[in-house]
Amino acid sequence: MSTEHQTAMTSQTELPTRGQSRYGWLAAALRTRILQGEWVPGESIPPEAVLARSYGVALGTIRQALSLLVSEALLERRHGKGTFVTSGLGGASMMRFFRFRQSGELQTTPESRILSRKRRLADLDEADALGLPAGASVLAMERLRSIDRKPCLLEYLILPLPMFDALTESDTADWDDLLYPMYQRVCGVVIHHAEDQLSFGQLTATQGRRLQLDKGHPCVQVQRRAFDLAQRCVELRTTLGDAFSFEYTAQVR
Amino acid sequence: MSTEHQTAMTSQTELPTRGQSRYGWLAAALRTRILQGEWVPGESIPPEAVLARSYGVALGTIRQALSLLVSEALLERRHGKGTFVTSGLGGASMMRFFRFRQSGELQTTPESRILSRKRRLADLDEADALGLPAGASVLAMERLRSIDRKPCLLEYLILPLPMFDALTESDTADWDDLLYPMYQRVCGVVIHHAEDQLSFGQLTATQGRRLQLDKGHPCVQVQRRAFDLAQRCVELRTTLGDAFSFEYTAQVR
DNA sequence: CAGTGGTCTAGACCACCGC
DNA sequence: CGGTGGTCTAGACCACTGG
Repeated sequence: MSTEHQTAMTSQTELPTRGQSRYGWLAAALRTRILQGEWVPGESIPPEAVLARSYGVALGTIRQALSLLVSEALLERRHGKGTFVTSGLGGASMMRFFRFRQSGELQTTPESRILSRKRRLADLDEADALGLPAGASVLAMERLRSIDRKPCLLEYLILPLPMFDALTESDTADWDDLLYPMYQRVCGVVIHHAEDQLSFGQLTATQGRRLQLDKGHPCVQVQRRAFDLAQRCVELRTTLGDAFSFEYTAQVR
Repeated sequence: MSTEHQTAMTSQTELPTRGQSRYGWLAAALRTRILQGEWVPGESIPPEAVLARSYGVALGTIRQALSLLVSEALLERRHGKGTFVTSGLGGASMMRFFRFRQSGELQTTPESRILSRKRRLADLDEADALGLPAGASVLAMERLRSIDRKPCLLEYLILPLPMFDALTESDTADWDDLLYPMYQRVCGVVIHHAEDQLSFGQLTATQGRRLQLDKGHPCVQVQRRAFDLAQRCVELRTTLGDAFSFEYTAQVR
């Protein structure tokens, strides 16, 4: 850990006199330090005044750099407390796409059960999406999510190995209902953002059985690619749910 | 502090010494002037230096106020040219929700045809959504959108009167394929943003006929509420399209 | 070229937080 | 209380746009 007061810029690549703005350069420098793990997710980075002094720039300039990283969701500011490295997505719940009626009132996290888990070779699409070499191994899982004991979502997950090795052996009955916080705790992987692609389809007989619906029942399919802080895709997920429970709101700006 | 010689030249309401920040107050003042039409959408407001002098604040402060309005999409900055009042949404195309195969390659704007148009009283939901008094009049229309002569989207539109009076008489065959720019040109209404609510359903016999699909065919329904610069809801729209053509990408941050 | 927004500085003071 | 980020100032100079 170290608060070595090296005169920061010395070993650095030089401040930019051309091309990029100074705060852009500073943002890049800080981004690198964050991705290299110099500061742990959830912890604070040095105060603005310290950074400004160590880089030899004015306060306003370092603040502009930090603002960039905040808008990238790499940092969060807390007035009076400090500037913190993001701890990533919490639930990123699929529930935002569906409205399942519950006995209770408000949205709760569905219970989660792993139906199957096996190690296998990635197919071409998976390897491509995950940026893996041909013939790489992945962990493939099937997961059922339920509310009040009633199945509502069926998921297929693909995780790259060895990054998620820690999940290949542990008892799935002990797993959390939310995966992303568990990824971080168990594997040190922070999910920073994700991209969901929605489409419409119909359940196969097997899928119908899992969800207690008929074969051919209309369903909404959500194909998610989730990324870590370094923008690497580290999870593929396909989620199926009853189309008649689908309800999603999008803003147009 | 504030040995400051405040006093913005005009009859403004006093600079805030309480509660709000200076730039927040300035943003509100400018927002009001924009909504009152002091500057026309698409035109530029006075330069930052002029605004700063006229309000008796530093450049950085006025810039912070302008940044707020930019983030609200009320203003757009253009380096070297000026700061402009937004001209609102252009297409806001429903095509972002659907993938219809076309003879050509790229996304073009579908041709548009008005199937019916009539003036009637708003029902309770409509009046509520549009902020109209009970018994107010609206313009109700049915609209079919096609690509390469093939119907793909069926829309039901509700517009408040007398705001859209200018659309009650003109020949619908002369209308543009994009409504929002026409709203602005013909009625002076700028569409600033919208909220789309997606759900799943099945076509009625009549809807199926319009879209050349079977009764009961799966469809995606988009219910849109569109707002003007003053955040008033000024259009209700329900769009139906083939569920098998549905494809939408959402970002999770 | 003159006029615009964009970057940067070196300060000052304010508002919030936790001890 | 000391330490943090947030606001604000009054300048200087840079970079882009258009005539």
